[in-house]
Amino acid sequence: MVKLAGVDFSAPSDEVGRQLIGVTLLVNGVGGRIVECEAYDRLEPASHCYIGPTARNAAMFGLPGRIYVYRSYGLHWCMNFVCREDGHGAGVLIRALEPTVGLERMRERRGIVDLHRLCRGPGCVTEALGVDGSFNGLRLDAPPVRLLAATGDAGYVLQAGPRVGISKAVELPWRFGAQDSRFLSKPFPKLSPPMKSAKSATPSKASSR
DNA sequence: TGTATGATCGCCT
DNA sequence: GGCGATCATACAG
Repeated sequence: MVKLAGVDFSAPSDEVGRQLIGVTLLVNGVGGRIVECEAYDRLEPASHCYIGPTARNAAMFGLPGRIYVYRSYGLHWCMNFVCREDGHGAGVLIRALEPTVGLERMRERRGIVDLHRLCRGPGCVTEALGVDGSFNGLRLDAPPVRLLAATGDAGYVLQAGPRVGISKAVELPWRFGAQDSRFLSKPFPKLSPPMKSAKSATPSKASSR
């Protein structure tokens, strides 16, 4: 059992994802509250782990409570927290923070002043916190990284929905967030309508990309 | 050695 | 809502 800041990182990633909302992440004393994240697991095809261990995803098959960082679209860094025991291959992608500490430092790094856009999106989070490939494999409970437990009266409602930007396993509601937070990378879909698929009604071209 | 493909972002219309 | 930037990774040849 690997428990940090009240989160059990040896649990399955979707469970860890729920627990992470409200937790504060700091890197070199700069960061904020996690308001959005996504779970990934070796057993579902949207995960980097689905293909098995490789040089890139090795950290995800390593110890829980560590960081897995990868380059996305050749441009951005994305940060995951590794979950599960026994090198199962699972993690939680950090998608958005509510900035609380080191605002000016983050504004410098991002080159913008708008608080709501500082850490909105996985690539923005890493840029604002100064996280890059050298953070791959680092512990979450040792400098320069710090995790602070969520406070009891956080005042948010946990919400789940489909993950963003993936083409496989889209049915899994493994995106988690603080409902109606103004710091989300995008709003969660409305619940009630059974998500009509206006696009797929026209099977003209099955796969364009 | 060559090629297809993104767990994205920000600017464009 | 569309699209280009830009490159590590994986895999086929």
